[in-house]
Amino acid sequence: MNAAKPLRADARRNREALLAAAREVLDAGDFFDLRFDDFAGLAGVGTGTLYRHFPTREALAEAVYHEEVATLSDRARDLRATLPAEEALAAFLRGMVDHMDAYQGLARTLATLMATRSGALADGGQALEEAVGDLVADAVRDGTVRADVDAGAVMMVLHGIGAAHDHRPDWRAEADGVITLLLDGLRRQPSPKCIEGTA
Amino acid sequence: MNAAKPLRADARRNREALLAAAREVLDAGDFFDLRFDDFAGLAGVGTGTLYRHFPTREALAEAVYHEEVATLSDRARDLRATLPAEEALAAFLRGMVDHMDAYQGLARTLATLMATRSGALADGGQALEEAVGDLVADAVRDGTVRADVDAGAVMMVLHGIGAAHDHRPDWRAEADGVITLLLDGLRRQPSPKCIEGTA
DNA sequence: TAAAATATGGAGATTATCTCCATTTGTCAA
DNA sequence: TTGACAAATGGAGATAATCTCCATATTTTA
Repeated sequence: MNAAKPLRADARRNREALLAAAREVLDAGDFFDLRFDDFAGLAGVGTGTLYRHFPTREALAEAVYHEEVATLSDRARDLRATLPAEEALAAFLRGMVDHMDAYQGLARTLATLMATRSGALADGGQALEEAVGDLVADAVRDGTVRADVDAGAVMMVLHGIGAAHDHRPDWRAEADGVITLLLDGLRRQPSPKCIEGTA
Repeated sequence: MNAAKPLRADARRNREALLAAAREVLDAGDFFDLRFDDFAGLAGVGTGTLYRHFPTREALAEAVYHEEVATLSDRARDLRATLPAEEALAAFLRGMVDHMDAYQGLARTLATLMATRSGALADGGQALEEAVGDLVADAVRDGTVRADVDAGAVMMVLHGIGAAHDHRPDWRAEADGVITLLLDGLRRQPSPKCIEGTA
């Protein structure tokens, strides 16, 4: 991914410091209350260094988000390996909501990245989307989930949940409701009628 | 709603000019490429006037969005009056996607307002939510839609679709997919089993 | 260990946002 | 009408955020 240039020792150190500071601020929910330059001070580096490593606020958020997404992608892989496809998908989606609820950082970041024009969500978003795509594909393959809807739709819903985080007082309940709707909507074929309920 | 003070003639004129300019820019998709002060120039008023009428960029977007939402709410009312509840809901949601596709202004604005922290979506959002709430309530009442999921969930999904507008190359197809999923998820009761399908 | 390559900090340039008030415009009562 | 009062205006400049630049410092390499 970033094997371009090996990055000098002090550079890596500073980058880490910046990321650590940003993560803290992000978790505290103050990400937008700070001047961008302040992240430099917080990390004990100069503003030049800040800008060299992360040209924009969004880039910084993206970088923090990256690790978080890696964790979630791993989780998706685990679930895929240990549960029936449909349950894995359900568990993953519910887990996303839990995660956003617990550390609002991710939710907020999703919102930020989405709000930013520019094709953000670059890396992290793609990794997440891939993970979701795999989960859905599994479930389609074993016939528990309809085949006529793209995983992209699921991503869009996830984005919506994240973006709404700070704006809806009853977020948690609504988010759970959305996942329920989504899972029920995904189940079985698009055709109406009725087949013996499996569960 | 805003019967507080009658607003002087020139004030109303300037406000309209500002709104007109903003609408144009919004429709062209340049809303974020402009300095906020530039809206004043575009409307032929001073910056002071701009700030007096719309203290922030978001307030301006909200005001433009307001009329658009009024139109949509009217549409919801019409549909409610002329179609069976479930069809009305479906038609409305599909119509929202059409609308966002045709004039990206609404989609973009939804995204903006959502991105803004502060309890934005103040008026317009509430009106829209009410319209959706009524549509859902009707459908619940006549038994075609499950009763265990709040209309807020539908709003969240709508927000997600709007927010994703600029970020997903295949937006239209995914948005349609989301609506399909949503409608199927909403149909009938949460409990499994099976009741004679009405349609 | 010295030269080359890389990275640093932070002072200021640049750009965007917002405030203030002397002046203009509109309203209303007489 | 008109005069007096209130409401609104515009835009110069204060304030604040973002970003650039480069003389200096650190790391790597040979």
